[in-house]
Amino acid sequence: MPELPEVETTLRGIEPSLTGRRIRNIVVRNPSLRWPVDDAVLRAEGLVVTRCWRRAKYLLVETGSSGGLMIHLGMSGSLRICDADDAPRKHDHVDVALDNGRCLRFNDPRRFGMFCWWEPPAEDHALLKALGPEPLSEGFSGACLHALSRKRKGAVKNFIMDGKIVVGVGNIYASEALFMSGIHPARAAGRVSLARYEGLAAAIRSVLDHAIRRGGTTLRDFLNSDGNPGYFAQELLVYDREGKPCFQCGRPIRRKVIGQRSSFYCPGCQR
DNA sequence: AGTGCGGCCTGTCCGC
DNA sequence: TGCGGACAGGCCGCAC
Repeated sequence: MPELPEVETTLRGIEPSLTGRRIRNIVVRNPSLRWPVDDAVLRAEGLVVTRCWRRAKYLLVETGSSGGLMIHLGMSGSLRICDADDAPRKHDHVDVALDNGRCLRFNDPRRFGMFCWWEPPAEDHALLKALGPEPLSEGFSGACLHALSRKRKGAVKNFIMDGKIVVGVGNIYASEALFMSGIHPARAAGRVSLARYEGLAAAIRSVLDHAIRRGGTTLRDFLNSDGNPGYFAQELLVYDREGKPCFQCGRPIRRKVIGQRSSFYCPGCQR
């Protein structure tokens, strides 16, 4: 379940191996991802990678002015750099073989991920067009959360997980940021004050930034690009801690399904 | 327009 | 010990 920090960590891990290299060929072993991997990805063959970047949880491998490859890790996807002739492991669905014998390999047991070709400008791509601001950018603030939430009756947790509002806040960090800012996850988004949204925005930035510095949080499936699990679940304050004492007040952490997803909160500290 | 939910998947874990 | 079923979760796309 890569969250934004895992995607950012993956980006930083693979970027040095890709930029400047020519793509020799693409091998699709299993095209059955969230959307079928189609032949358009073969357009990358023979092109030089000029830049690797990220928008929300989408990784973009850019090949000059022609466009590039777009990869989403979904729930269980991971990328690693290996030798192109290394024997593929289970669930290694796509290879991007490079001109130096190395290879970017996409693995995804649950196949919720995505691998496609994009045409410039990337920001006009259907999947990127409607996205809200990056949480670590200037364009994100408590004021914008407050402004966008007026009259919204849905739970604030669903609101901050909506990619049209702000990208990259997944289920784990949504619970964490709401705990850090003392807001009950089920509270109506429109009934959170500006001051509390300022606190929430700061908490979102803080929790994501911290996780990126730590190299990404993960629970089960994430492997960083070196193939090593990064496992920092012990640092989580509320997520997956049902029944355990709140670090702040000692009351048991509760679990509640909100928007079909498990949410964890402290009934004493969050209102 | 905002909101809720189905569906896509497999590995893991739990209870019998 | 083996087996089946529930569960996990990102996010699109549809229905209301």
